[in-house]
Amino acid sequence: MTKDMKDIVALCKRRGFIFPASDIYGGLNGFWDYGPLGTELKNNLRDRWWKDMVITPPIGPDGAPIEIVGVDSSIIQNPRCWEASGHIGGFNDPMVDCKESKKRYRADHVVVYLPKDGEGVAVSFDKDAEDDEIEKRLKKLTKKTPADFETAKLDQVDVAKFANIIGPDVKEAGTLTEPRQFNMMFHTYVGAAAGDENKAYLRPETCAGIFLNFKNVVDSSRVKVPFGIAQVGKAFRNEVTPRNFVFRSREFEQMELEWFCEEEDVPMWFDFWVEQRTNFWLSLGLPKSSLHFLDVPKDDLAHYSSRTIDVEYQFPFAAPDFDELEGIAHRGCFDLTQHAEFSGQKLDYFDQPNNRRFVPHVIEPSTGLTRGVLALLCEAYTVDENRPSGVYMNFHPSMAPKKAAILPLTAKEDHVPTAQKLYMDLRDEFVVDLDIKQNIGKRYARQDEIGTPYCFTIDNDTLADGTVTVRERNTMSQERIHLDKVKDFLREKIKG
RNA sequence: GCGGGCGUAGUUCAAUGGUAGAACGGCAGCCUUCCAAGCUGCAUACGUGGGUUCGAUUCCCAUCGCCCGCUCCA
Repeated sequence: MTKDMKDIVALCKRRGFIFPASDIYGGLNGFWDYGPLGTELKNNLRDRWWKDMVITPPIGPDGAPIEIVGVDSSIIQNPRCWEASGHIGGFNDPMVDCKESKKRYRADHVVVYLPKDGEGVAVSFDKDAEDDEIEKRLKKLTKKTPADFETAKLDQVDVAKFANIIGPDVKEAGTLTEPRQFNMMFHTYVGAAAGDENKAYLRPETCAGIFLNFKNVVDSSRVKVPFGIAQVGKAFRNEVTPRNFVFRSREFEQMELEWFCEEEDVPMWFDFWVEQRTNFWLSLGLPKSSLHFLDVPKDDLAHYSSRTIDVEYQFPFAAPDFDELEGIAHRGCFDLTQHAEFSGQKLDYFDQPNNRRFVPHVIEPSTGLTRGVLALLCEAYTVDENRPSGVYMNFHPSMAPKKAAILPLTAKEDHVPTAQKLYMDLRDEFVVDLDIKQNIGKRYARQDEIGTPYCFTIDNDTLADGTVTVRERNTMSQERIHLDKVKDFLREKIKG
């Protein structure tokens, strides 16, 4: 039985994991709200990441625990920051639409052949067009040869000439629209007066806030290279096409680590982090067979990166392909160098024992928290026609929004007070549900659908001998354990 | 942003130019000693705004949203 996104989205809404943002107003494209269970799930994933990074970071290759500290930086920073990072200069790609072919092109990806003598039409091509293909098409459309033309990228061509240009996929001139700017960054204005002088941006990624605080952290927290700075937070991108539920949304959450090390140690740490991050996802229940590692081809690398490995997950909407869950990028010393230049501040690191200064290189494991939540949801969704609910959420117990439900077998007699007592006892340590209403099968089914791994049922035997039934979600099997053992049982099962 | 499809209870669906039904779910109650049983009752929908019409959920337009393809994805 294949997993269908429609069913997963419906369950998420039905049970309170994820709702469309502004639902009562008809929603807003690219924005989602997390409901009671979705928030628990997201917090679980976030807390686990934070614990693994900052509280109990991994043991390094030399056998000693590595050092990572956390920050929580502002979403809005000085706009100069985005000039330094390349987001303002590099990501304002002008786009051109063709009214005839209905295609859209990046203006700098279209090459225009302009007649040298200024007579006749100009012809445009995709930048990857083959030479013989160009020659053939030029001959057909203009009866001239490539030598009769000079070339320019479309973004360099005066808009006034567009009427005379034949688009890459059509036969007549004048179908290209004027270039439109596509800025992926949301902007806003700081202060009461809205004007260009106080224009600011919502961060398109959280990592900049880490680099901006590099000096502050080094000066204030006694860290020594190699070390890491971690951050979890919201980021915003004005995606052209938000798609696939929360996979590509315009407001999302990232969990990013910037690992600062010496250049010569980069290969070692790169491998280290790929392994660490892989183990992270495996330990949360994503099977190896659903993960894929993509060594990003050089042409596709971001402007700052010399190597990136994407950890991809087989989301249902991508299957049989995979889509990016996490990127582990070698960012070199690009960011610190850029920010040092734009800010005029020294952002190098002084290695006191060796008496030398250098700009650390950076390995960045960067993952989407909200994408991680989606992966957990998709992985957990399990169709099972042999159970009343027809479906259950097979969350790893450590990720499950509710760790257990306490169910008095009947709403009468003495089952309820005993259940209430157990509930009060457990809720100090675990997120648990107490459900008294309706028959037991209905309640088991309800817990299955929200992925609660264990149900503790109180019956007459509980009153007699102090044991409860533990009902296990995946197998629906039951065993009896003593009330005194319930906490230890849960602790043991939930351990990550 | 373009092209195509779609929009009816929480979910999944049905019907209709004369203002809508079901199933499941939810809630309340009865019943129940372990998997949505049974019984009773209750609540909840034509995405939004215009237009045509005596009358629109139905036809038209716009808008918002969802799905597919293109484009984009730091």
